[in-house]
Amino acid sequence: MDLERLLADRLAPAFAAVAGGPVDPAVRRSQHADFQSDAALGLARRLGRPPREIAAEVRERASLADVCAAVEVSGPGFLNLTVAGHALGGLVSALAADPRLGVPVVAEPETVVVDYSGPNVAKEMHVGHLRSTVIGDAAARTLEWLGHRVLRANHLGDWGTPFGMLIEHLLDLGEAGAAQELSMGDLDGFYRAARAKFDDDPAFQERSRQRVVALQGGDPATLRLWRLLVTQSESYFLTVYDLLDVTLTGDDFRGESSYHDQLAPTVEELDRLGLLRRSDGADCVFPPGSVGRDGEPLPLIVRKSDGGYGYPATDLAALRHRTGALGATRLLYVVGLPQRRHFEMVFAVGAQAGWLAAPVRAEHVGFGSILGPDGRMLRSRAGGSVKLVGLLTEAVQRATALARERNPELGVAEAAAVGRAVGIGAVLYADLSGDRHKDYVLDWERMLSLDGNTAPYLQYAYSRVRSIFRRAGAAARPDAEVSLAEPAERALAMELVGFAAVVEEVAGSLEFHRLTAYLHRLAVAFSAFYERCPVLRAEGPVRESRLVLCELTGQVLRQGLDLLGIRTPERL
RNA sequence: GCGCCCGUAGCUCAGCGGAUAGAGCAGGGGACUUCUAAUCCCAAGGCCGCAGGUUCGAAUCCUGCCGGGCGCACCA
Repeated sequence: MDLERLLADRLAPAFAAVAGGPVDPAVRRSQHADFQSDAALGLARRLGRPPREIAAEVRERASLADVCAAVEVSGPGFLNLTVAGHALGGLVSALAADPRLGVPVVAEPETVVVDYSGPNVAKEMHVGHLRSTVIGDAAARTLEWLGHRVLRANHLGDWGTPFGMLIEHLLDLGEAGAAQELSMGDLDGFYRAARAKFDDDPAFQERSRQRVVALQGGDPATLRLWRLLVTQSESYFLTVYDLLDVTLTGDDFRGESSYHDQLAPTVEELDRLGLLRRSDGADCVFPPGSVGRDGEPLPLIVRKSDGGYGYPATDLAALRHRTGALGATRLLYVVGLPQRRHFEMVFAVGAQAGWLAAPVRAEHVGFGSILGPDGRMLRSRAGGSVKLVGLLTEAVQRATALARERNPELGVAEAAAVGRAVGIGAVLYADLSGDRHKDYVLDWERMLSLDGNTAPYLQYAYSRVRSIFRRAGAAARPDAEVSLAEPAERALAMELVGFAAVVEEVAGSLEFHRLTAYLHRLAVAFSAFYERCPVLRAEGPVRESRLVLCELTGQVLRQGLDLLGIRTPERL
């Protein structure tokens, strides 16, 4: 049971009695006590009574004796609540006995499609892909742990006009040579070379155009070459996902091409519903609420004037498929904020068409752009893009060197494993620990930093927990009574019981920086506890109690970091 | 022109209507015969972009400015 809710439940009847109607007790954490209730302040005017008097009466009426050690009226009319040590200890004991650490499986599981990562075939993954991949994976992991049915959708850019030139370039290189280049992960080189030829050589340009026609016409030979490109890229992406500890697998590739045969039926249905309008030769839907530069309604172009389908059609077909055939009730699109308007329009059209009707909802889980040092968007054309594997490799190297330096006892293999967990963790954490809506300037040092509010700090706290148990030679006794005499023990316990509320909040908002902030607070509380409260040198019930606190801290850190896709080595 | 996102310590960022605005980094001062010092403790650091408004109370909600970024019909 969440402490905040427990206190609110106890205060609510007292407030209701005093106010003569239901009142939200407005309980929250406090600097002046464990919790405070602010509701008396707001009631003062309505009741025509001084807020302190209201607070005092609520204090008299509320049954808090078994939960609170002190309830005081403070300041202009706050009710300061100090939780009783035994009550807090009891809650900690209950958590220790719960494999889910107080976080229940949802009563009504949903089918959730998480659309994320979505790199482009035959193009290198750069730091810009990091955000979608990392945030999306955290969302998938978190919702899955809560008991939802999560369908990961890797919406690969595997279709469209660029494939004409890519296939022609592949033919120029020869299949064997091209395959080798692609399998080595030099996708940028491949793409740039094709692009350069396309820009400079009119003959190549013409071949490419014809190749696109052949591809879209389903020419078997062309399709075979196209598939070669796709599978080579896919296997490369999987190596990056593996390095990142991302849970996407080969089964999750749902490229744009996979909706190819649903495009025409989707557009036909829009037509049947009377939503289609011809404009400048293109078939469009004009969803309400979107206006363009000229103040005129903005169309979502579902079929271009040349008869081809663009990505709006693909997104609509995917949406229709996901809510229809897949039966999803929640759709997440983990895509950069610049595409916000596009998704607004797609969702609006989906609603008009009836594919998106309550309780089914779609959310654009947008995130800020990564900017260059000049404060402008990092663009691959400008040569400013940073290859993702380069960043990851650097992170692992740095962390491995640090692991060797800090802990010479580690063998070569373990140092490598630690370096990987710490280095990758640092990169993931750097991306997840800030408000995802904000742009940020690509800061190599920041992403690779192993100091401060970073994953390594949390991993270190975890490794300290494990170290205690290695030396203790025994696990914590789950039935041991938890006593909280020391302030540091109390502070730690207070954080531990807050895990469930944070996870539930994050499952809704998908603001993972709230989870990282929580885990950091927990690790700080544990570090202070570790400094001041000896565990192994304590005896009897104190030792038993502290072992429970350690065990629970370790479990929450591990589970919390796991939801973010970050590893927790046994020792650093 | 319209729309969206963002302006908080020197730097990177928390703070989703409440008391004296909090962390980390950098810089200053302390703590290793100790369960790993990848740690801890102390001090210092602020016209919360600006101006109005709502409210008993605003960094937080509303409006208008200023500054930065992004987007606004057949590329994805």
